[in-house]
Amino acid sequence: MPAPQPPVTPDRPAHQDGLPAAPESPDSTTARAKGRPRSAAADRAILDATREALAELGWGGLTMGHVATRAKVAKTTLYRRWPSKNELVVDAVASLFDELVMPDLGSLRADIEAVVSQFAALLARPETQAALLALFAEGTRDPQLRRRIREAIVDPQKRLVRQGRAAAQARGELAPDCDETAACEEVDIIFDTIAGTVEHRVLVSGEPITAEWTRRFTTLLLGPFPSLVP
Amino acid sequence: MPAPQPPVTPDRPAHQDGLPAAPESPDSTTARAKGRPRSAAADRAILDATREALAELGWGGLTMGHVATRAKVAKTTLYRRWPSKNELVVDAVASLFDELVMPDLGSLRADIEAVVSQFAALLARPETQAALLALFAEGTRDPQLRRRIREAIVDPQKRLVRQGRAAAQARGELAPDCDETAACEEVDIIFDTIAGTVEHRVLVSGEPITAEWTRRFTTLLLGPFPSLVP
DNA sequence: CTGCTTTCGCTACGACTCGTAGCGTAACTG
DNA sequence: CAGTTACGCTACGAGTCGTAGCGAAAGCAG
Repeated sequence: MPAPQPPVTPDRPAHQDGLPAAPESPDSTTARAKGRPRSAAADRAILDATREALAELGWGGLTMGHVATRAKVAKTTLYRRWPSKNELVVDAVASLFDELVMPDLGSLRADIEAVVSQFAALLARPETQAALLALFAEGTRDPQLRRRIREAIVDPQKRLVRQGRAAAQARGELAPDCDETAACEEVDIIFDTIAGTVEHRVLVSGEPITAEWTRRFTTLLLGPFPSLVP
Repeated sequence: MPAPQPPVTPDRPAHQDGLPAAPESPDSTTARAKGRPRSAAADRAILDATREALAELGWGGLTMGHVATRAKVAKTTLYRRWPSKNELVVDAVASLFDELVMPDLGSLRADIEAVVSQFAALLARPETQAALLALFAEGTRDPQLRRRIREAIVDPQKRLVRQGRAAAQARGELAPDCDETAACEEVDIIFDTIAGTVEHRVLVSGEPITAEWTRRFTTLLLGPFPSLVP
């Protein structure tokens, strides 16, 4: 790989933000493009092809040429939208994490177990397995990529922890926050623990997440609150 | 990358085990080689060059050609010893984890905090950062590589958890094991939690491991044993 | 010392990927 | 209609990969 070029885009100022802005909302505030609009169908085809190729070939086998061929798109079209494989995969994988939701099942334990199960199911998918750790690895070298990963993938999950906490506080299971920053740090620590542990179990140890394991792990998480451990 | 070739080695039956067997124990059970012995100095030079290049260029920038040049060794010599970049990096990085030790400071809390600090320091090093997640990522696709990673890197750390548990049981802080398999599963879950959480904090969230964070995290781990939380 | 065996460094090779440039054409706007 | 932009296609130089072939060097048995 050559040096990480500054995000120069020959055709357009590049999307630079989250998902590529598909020109489908004509009355949006975005300046109406003048020439031929970018094909939204091509965007979808590219992202789908990326996910499929990721599941089949893995991160190392994924090639911009492959994606272009599979999406029935010229390689140059690919590079007009995404400057590198990393950014492409972030966008292709980010949407997979949208399926994670906080259920509010009536107890903190049940909520945690449900989220862990959802996350485990997501990590069991081949596309996710092939992409997630490789993206994280690239992120350790490229701060800008890490920022994109945080915004597109990590932070949306942190929201789940906050929702679960809030629900538990509304139920009276948890004491309401006294210090704002302390609450923030607690959210961070809980999040890193859940995400890191499940990822390590599935992707590194390579062992499945069973209901029994989820029960034990949740018990560990609830340790500081013995009243919630039946 | 082409298909993951079976480990064919043209010159010798390949090392196939842990570290390359340096021919330094003449009365070992290994059949005494007849021809010119492999240079042990070359092995050390290659592994050192790999760690240096890893710290400078990262995983993606690491090239077999670079390593060979930096180690003042022909590229063919590299391929005679390690069939691919993955295996090379496993051996180059594995020794870094030897510095992790279980201190036995007199209390379970102190022991845990010490190990977490050591692990955090290890993860702060550029070689480790560049290699660990990338290796894990490749391991999700190549079961054989995953086995090598487990044997060379992951399992030695699991030993720390067992030692810490044993010490705490000897001190009377923890109840002795009743069920063998349950104890094993508990070791697994503790290990995945510590390793996964610290890795996620450092490598994904990209935030440092402070003494305060370590204290909070240890408190979370000790949650099920409130008597140990001062 | 002389053969035998194995590794060494070196060069070269075909296959592949990368990211870019140039071109003519297609699509949409005013 | 003209103007603007995206599109598909082809081609390119640079770089990496893993292997093959060669002569030379290093160790060991006789």
